[in-house]
Amino acid sequence: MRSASADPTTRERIRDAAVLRFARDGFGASVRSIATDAGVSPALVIHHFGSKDELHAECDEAVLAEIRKAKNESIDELAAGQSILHRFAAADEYAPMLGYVLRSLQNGGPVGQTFIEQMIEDAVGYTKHGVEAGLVKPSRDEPARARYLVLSALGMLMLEITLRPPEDPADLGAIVRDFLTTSYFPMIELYTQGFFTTRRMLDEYLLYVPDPPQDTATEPASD
Amino acid sequence: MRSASADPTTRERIRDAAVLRFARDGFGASVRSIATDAGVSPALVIHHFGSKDELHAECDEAVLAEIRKAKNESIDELAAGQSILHRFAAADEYAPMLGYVLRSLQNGGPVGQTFIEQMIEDAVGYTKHGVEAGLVKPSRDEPARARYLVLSALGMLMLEITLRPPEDPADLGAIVRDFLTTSYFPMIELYTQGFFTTRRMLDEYLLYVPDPPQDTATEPASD
DNA sequence: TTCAATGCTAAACACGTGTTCAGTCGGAGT
DNA sequence: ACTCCGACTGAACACGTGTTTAGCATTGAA
Repeated sequence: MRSASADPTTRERIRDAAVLRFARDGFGASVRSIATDAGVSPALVIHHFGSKDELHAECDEAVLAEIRKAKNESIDELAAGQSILHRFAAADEYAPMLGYVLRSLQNGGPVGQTFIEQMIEDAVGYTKHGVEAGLVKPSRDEPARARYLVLSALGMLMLEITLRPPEDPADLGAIVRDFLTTSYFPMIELYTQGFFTTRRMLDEYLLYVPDPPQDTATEPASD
Repeated sequence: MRSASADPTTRERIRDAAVLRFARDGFGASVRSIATDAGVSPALVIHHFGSKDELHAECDEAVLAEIRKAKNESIDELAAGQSILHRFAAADEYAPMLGYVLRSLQNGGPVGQTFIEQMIEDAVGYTKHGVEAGLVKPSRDEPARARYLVLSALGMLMLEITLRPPEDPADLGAIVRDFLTTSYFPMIELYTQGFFTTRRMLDEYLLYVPDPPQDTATEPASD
């Protein structure tokens, strides 16, 4: 996306315009609208990228590269347990990328896939740290828990944005920040005190299904 | 949808075909494909419904009506704390409806909206019962919790299905059942034992934000 | 029998889409 | 000066879309 140089290639300008339009309008956005945004003829878009699908693919790559870069640039914060989502929501410059990722999540595209996989991977690391530091309770199935936490958070965000889409997509950062703050309390409460008063449900499940997949199932003492 | 009579009107046949196609292919499904499914000419679809948008609207109504019916028919089970989701996943006959709802969730349509609102409303009732029965811990903000639980569960399901769409949409029931069972363990574990070992995060939040919106904030004794 | 209405269709229309084609412009290389 | 080549465009093409139109049957009423 926005390349470092102040005078980007026409090709880059087209790609950036495409990322933005895809983020705003979804991947159904027309080549013509992208061309107009880039101040260029539709034919030139095809001339440079061959087809709309290839343009889409290059946008995917560009966004993934940008994500990698953003993660590397903020390793410190991320190590502190903040998810990449907070990082993206923090600065409005990430709004297009964030929108693009959410669209890709919504359409089952590869960007969404790998984004989720990465977040799950990260979450496994965070919880591991948390457990070792004694801040987080161990789980009988850490990967399953990490997956559950990521999918529920991301899915919830997606739902929220789909149901109440931002009028101006530039506000996406603000909306995500809003989401993070309003969902923060019920989440923290649930994470802290749980939901049930009894262990009945869990015990019944453990009785019924002897043990979840033996991944990291080191059978931790039940607190 | 599948009307009670064994010999449905052509109009109903078209509507049912539309619900199915919309569920399978999303609301971008062409009038022609729907017409073919119903064994009818595209012109007849317009003749009966006026336009594709009106057809869409009538499908929405039909699905919402079906949902209401299904809920009324299974009040007993629902009172037991099972969500409507379990009910729909239980019988494959609900697969089209389920698919339609998920599509509507994905596209921010009115069906998705009201479906979610209803589920939240129900969840408030369930948790209230649970709290009174001593099975569920009270929350400082019950509506926020109910909303959180519903949105996270539904969003997660949506993500899952979007990322790994069923080959044969008729299997949707099976897939949802699968989802419910695999996500059951981490959910129950989280709900039972929580996530954090300390109350620090929650206490810090409560210190920072004196009190969440005074809805049902009856300031329950912190267990 | 005649008339009107209804269910229905084949064909076309208007439009938006991705893409192609022929050709113009401008600058670098020889 | 000449050529070549890439960036770039306007116009068109092929196609898929929702919708319209004209007309065909069939049915029930007058």
